[in-house]
Amino acid sequence: METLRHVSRPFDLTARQWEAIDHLEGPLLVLAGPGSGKTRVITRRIARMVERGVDPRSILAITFTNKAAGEMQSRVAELLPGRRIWVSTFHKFCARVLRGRAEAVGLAPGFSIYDTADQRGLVRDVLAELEFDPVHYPTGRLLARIGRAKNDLVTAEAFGRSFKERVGDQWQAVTARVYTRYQQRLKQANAVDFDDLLLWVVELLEEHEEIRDQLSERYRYVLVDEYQDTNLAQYRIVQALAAKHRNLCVTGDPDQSIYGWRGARIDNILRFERDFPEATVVRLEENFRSTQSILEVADRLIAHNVLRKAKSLTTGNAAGRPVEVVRLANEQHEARWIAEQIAAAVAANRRYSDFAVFYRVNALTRELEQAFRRRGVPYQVAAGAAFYDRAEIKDMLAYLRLVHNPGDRAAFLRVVNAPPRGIGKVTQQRLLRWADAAGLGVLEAAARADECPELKSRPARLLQAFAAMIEEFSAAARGSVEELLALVLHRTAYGEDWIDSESEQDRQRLANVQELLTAAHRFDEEYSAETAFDGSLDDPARSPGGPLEAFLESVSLASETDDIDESAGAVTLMTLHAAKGLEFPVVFLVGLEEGLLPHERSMKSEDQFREIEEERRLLFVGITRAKEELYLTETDVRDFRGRRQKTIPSPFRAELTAELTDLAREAASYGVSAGYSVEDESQDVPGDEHLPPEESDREEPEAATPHGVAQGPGARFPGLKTGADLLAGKEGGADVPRSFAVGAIVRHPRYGLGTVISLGGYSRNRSVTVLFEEDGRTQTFVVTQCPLQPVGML
DNA sequence: AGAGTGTCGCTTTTT
DNA sequence: GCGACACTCT
Repeated sequence: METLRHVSRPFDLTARQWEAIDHLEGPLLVLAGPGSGKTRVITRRIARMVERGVDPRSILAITFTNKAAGEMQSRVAELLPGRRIWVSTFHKFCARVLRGRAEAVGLAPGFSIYDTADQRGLVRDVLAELEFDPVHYPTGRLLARIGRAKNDLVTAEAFGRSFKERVGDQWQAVTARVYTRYQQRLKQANAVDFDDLLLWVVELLEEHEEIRDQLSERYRYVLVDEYQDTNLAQYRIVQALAAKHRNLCVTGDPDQSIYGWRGARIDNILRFERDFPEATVVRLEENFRSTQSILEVADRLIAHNVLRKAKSLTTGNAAGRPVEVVRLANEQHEARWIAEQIAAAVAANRRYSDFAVFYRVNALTRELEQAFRRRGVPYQVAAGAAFYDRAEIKDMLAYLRLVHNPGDRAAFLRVVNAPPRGIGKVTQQRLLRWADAAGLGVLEAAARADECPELKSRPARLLQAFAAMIEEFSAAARGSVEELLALVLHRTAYGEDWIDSESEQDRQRLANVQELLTAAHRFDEEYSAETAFDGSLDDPARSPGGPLEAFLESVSLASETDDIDESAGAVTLMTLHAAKGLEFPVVFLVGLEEGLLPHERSMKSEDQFREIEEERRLLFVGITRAKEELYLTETDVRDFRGRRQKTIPSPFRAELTAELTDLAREAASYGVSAGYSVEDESQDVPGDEHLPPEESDREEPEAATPHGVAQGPGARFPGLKTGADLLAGKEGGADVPRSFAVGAIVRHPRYGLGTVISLGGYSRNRSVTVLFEEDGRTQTFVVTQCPLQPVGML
């Protein structure tokens, strides 16, 4: 096996890096500080393993995101031309493993992977079935609880049991019942959600010895990146795979664990040496990214965390410019100051793409974007309006899903009447009820709709026609995905109405569908180019289910977040979470304030100690993204959720040992006179005058609240009530208040001022038709149900 | 069948 | 103060 006997350390690697790279057998923990060349170490190590005779097919490298997987794959490919390593995400790996053995857990191989929208729809159905009020028990909340349980490997049965054992609250009781039914429905539809992919594989590995042996034999070398982000299910999968051969290499940095809230267990990496007492531990503490100043700030900050493996960061880089904490009057000034710094630096020597602005919550982008637009600073916001989330794309994919998995209820409901073909809600419900009673899959039920006693002949015929059409698609399902899609588009006449449409939205939709066809085309080409099929069940290159299954899997497990373009020539705006793994020459970190960073939720939490440590790590991640310059900002006052509040400095600020530059009271070009007051706010700042009026945020009089005191909605116009308020005060609702006579001036919170031009109905059903000043539009409201406020008479 | 409205609640996000 | 989501009327 040892083909290259004694290889001395290449000049471009440190001794520590080489130690990790040259390690072959047995458990290895690589604690990699920020900027320590971790990816490089992993890829070089894989290459080195292959050089030393390890069969590439026995190596399994797992990451969290597709982006990371792709990056790693291509970097290994550079080092090993012509060889192929399977780098996969946890979910993709699990999907592949589960495909071949679905029966073992009671699924069929063609199972669908439900996305968030499908999950929501399913929970909504379950709530209706169990007769729980969806307003009281919002789908999102329930799914969050179910998801949390799944992350902790708590099955529906276990959830119900633990609830009975303790004294549970109503919420838990409801969750237990919804969870149980939800799982039954998934199975019935031959579907899994994202979490199930992991859960089922845990079950496969832990309950089926032969499967565990087979897989751990196949994957003799397992590598897991970002190990600090693994949740319990992922941990158990890794343990099971590596239990026998113990060739497990995990890399990560506990100080960059920022996903505790979605089930990640920092403990997994902290206890690695207990799980594998014979482990080799390599600490990569030398940083090649940041200046000394930046690194020192990061190091001091993170030293305040208690639940931590001690690690000290060093760098041979220059000291660089000192890190600054800059205090501004408010968020407008903050944004403007940043925009100006960037504009000035670009005028001198920087490029826009050298800059990034990080924030804790997405809501903080607004002011930044506005300031950048005003200054003419190009920017991109890293937040994906995902391609695959678009309705027309989901519809198309739902057709494909239904073709592949005739039991896929979510897909069926999505497309059975899209485009409209006269199969309404009632028909759908009757069919589903009958299908459930008869134990039929959705599509089969549709095909036999004539047997359903509740359905009249026309709806039954329509359903059968639909089923026949899907059947026809199935015949084309083993070939090219693009052709199948084209057939679906043609036969369903989907999107035909958009072709001659004037509306921009329709054009966009059409373009999206076109884009999907292109994506399918690309996929077909790649799929047929794959030749390395080794015939085994888990061959990463080939899905046993053919091209359609592979295509569906790749789109279900892909998200279009990979759209941060480094070469875009623009400043990048993103959350601190999104910043992990990236680096920029100059970083601005906005809103270093209590409530924002640490976020108020973390301080209010039961587990606040742990959560505040995670917030500190989040700040640590942000700081260590900066290569040359770092500025953190805080403000005197900040508007948030409509409230204007004096801020409290972040407790982290004192831990930073950075210079404080107070610009809050300075009358600089972005600033106004000292001391805060609303009047100052409304004063125009140079550069604002030329702006169109809509750029000014203050079109509504009530938006400018005197003295910054937040007021409740009722107090906005003292003495004024809405029509609904007025009627609510009177038993039985007497008659319409006189203020709603024809000619009355009324205000609507959305449409502004208007005049009542006619009245209709009586008492509770009284309606008014209002002509609005702004756009001249007419609108009819039921007085008792609208927020119209009488303002006066004509 | 689709739009419009009222209600709620409000980190972070991948798969 | 705004947006998402669920219900209800046109």
